[in-house]
Order: sequence, then structure tokens, then C-alpha cells
Amino acid sequence: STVLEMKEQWQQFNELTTEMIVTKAGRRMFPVFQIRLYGMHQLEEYMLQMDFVPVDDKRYRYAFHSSSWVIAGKADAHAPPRIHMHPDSPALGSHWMKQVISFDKLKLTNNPYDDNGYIILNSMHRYQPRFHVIYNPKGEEQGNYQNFKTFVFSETKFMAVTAYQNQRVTQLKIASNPFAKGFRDCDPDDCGMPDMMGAMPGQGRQLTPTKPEKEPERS
Amino acid sequence: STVLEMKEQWQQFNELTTEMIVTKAGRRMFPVFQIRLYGMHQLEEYMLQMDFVPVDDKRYRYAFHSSSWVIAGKADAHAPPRIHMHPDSPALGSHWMKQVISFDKLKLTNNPYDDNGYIILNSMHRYQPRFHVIYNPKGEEQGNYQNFKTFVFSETKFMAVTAYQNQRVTQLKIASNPFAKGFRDCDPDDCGMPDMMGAMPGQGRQLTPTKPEKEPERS
DNA sequence: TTCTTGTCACCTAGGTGTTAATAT
DNA sequence: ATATTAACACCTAGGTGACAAGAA
Repeated sequence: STVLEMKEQWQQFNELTTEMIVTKAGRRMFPVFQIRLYGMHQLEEYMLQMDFVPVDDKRYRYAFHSSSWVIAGKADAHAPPRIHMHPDSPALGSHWMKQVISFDKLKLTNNPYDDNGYIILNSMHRYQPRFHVIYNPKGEEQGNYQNFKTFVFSETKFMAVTAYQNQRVTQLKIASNPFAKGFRDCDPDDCGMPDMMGAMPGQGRQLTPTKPEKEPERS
Repeated sequence: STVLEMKEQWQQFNELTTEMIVTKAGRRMFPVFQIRLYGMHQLEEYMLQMDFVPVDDKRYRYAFHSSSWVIAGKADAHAPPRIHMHPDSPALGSHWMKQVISFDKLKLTNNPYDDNGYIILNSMHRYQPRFHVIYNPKGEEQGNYQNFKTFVFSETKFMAVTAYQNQRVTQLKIASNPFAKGFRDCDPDDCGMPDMMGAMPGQGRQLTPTKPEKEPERS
């Protein structure tokens, strides 16, 4: 009764070992965790939550020479786990089922003293997002009993990092995240070709592998 | 148990006869209708709504020579009235009371065939916004009975227009709406001088409309 | 004349990876 | 060496009134 949206994209990242940036100020996930729900009771209320659990008890580092993640030791201590409540909660089954549910307000941080309610993760540790549906039957008043369902999508696990390690991950982020469009090399597929610029005689557009030099200028 | 936010700003506009732009695509109000609520039951659910009623049965036009609004005849037919539900609805009293409630998603349109759920108004007609609190007592199932309270703030009434008529209204909008900063004459008072900030004595100028509320924190 | 529409430059607000500097 | 931070250019997304053109 739950389907992960953008599953192919998650798989594409997961094949490379997905990396998610964590910052002091809080960073959104990309891809965003989005799901579709089915089979809820239209008129009953539900709360939707996410949390993140360590995949293992290890700390990692990225070996650039072999382009792979290697174990760097035992995991550091984890901050007390936090829960991200979907901001629409609580809402009726009819609400949750009428469109894709997006956790795009969720932010990841590496600041153990964060007071924004963001999810606190250790950099260089690997995490598995989990999704929880809490069903509050009508008639039962608060706290008597709750029906809890948890869904885990293995392809959404990721390495928390403060800066991208695997360049192929970086390139896939740039290619697929609209907010990173400024870093694209203008491949015909991804780049917003306005039109063919039909009547331009001399120089069409340069789709060239000329190095994307950023201004080395600094005055 | 309800206080209108930015009351002085509303009064300032109302003295000039407030004008609100209506467009086919939908236009937000400025000032935004914002209120603070008190005395709700923390654990009970409420829905918050707004609607707009004609102030009178007249159609107006603006007399530029006298800089005043004059009656231009009987009101045109009104589209079936619509209701704007605050997107947080339904929510607990504790939710509504913990911060200012802003109706900044509400949009006004003059398109009688609008299918976005926006509020449909006639240009050159005058309207009074109304605010409704609907209280659904627990234990009563849906539709049995509802407790309804309506609040009207006279200083929020306005003339719907497709283009501003009174230039003083235009200037007040430009001076106080951050999105119109591009049209400011850059008087030292109004313009966002990055430097001078420290040396400004008490002046109610800086009307910051949508204050980003910080949540009180748990852990 | 009077009113409405669509486009536009100019903003606010905030999400990207890059880079250089700084920790550890 | 390796990991983190803060500033930054470059985006997305969308809210302003001005203006010229169009409609009634």
C-alpha cells in the first residue's frame, strides 16, 4: 500500500552509493523522499513520519584511488534519534491518498545542537531512511493505542557527507536536480535548448567539451 | 479572542480606501490578512476560513479630478461566493494559537470561470473580508452540529481593481510591500540601506509583513 | 473614455555545487 | 591527509507595479 516515487532515480544513485550533504544550517535530500499511498481509510486520521537509522556500526571514508568507500573504523556515537513529522499531519486518508506525498521540508544536519528540529546525522556514516504511518482510530482517545506501520525502501539508503566524495554522484546530482542547473555542461538532453536558433549562420551553439572554466578571476 | 495583525498598516491603507488587484491568474492581497487567536481549546480541532461579502450594492469608478471614488451605478451580478479554507485546517487549538495565522495563500481573481479555487470578485466593487472559526467538538461526528464564529475587521475592506486608481495607494503599496522594492525611490527612510541599519531610531516604517516565525523548540 | 490584459524588469526567498580557507 | 565550514555565483519559483496594447 506504499509506492516509492522516482524509484529509478533512487536506484541510479544507489548503484553509485548515494551521498547526501549534511550542513550546520540543514540541507534537503536529493532525491526527495516521495511516496504514494493506497488503501487507507478515507475518513480516518493518520500521521506520517520519517526517521533515519544507521545501516551498520561503521565509519567510512572514500578511497579516491579506488573510487570506493572503505571502512574507517567503528561508528561514532549517534545523537539521540529524531523524527520528522510530515507537516500535513494529522490528516485524513483521503488527503494523503489524493496526491504524491513529498518530504521536501525535511533537512539533514550534522550539528548535534541543532534547534530547528532537523534530522541529526554523523558525516561519513551510512543511514537508512524509514517511513512510518500512524493510524489513530476514531473513538480511541489520544494515546490509548496506536496502529503503527513502517516501510523501508532499501534503495534510499545513503552516506551522509559534508562534501561529495564520488564525482559520479556529483555529476548525477547536477544532471538531475533542477537547482543545480547552473553547473550543467549543457548536454542536449538535459540543457534547456530554447530552440534550434535556426537562422544563426556562423556559430551555432557550442556543445563542446571545452573545459567548463569558471572565472579564475579574483580581484 | 482574535486580534488583527498589522492593524496600523490596514488603517493606513483604509484611510486612502484600500485597493486590491484582481487578475485572471490570481493575485495575493497586500496587506496579507493575518490574525492572532486566543482562548481556543488546546486539544480540540478547528477549521479557519475566509470569505468576502460586498459592502454595498454599488459599482464604483475613480474620479481622477477629485481623487475620490464615486458611485457608478448598481452592482453587477456577483459570482457564487467562494470560501478560502486556511491550508492548515483542520488543526488543534494549540496549533492555531502558537503563531500568527497568515492567509498568504489566498488569491483574488476576476475570472468568473476560475478553477483554482481562488476568490472571485468583481472589479470596481467594494468588499469586506470575513474570518470564520469552525469548531468541531470531539465526540460529535461529522455534520451533526458545528460551532461557528465570524469575525469582521472593518479596516480590511477594500475596492477590487484591475489596476490601481489612487496613486497614494500605489505609493503606499510600493513603500510597504517587500516585493515592490524595485519601484522605490530609494529615500533613505524606506530603502533597504544595508549600512545605516544601526542608526535608525524608533519609526514604524519597516513594515515587515510576513515575519518568519521561529518555532519554539523541543528536543 | 474607461477598464482590462499580457509582458516585463526587478524584486524576495531559498535550493545547488564550487571553492578557498580552516580545522582536526 | 582528511574533513568541515562559510561565502559565493547561479539557479528555481514566484510576488511586485509599470507599461503598452487591447477591449468595451
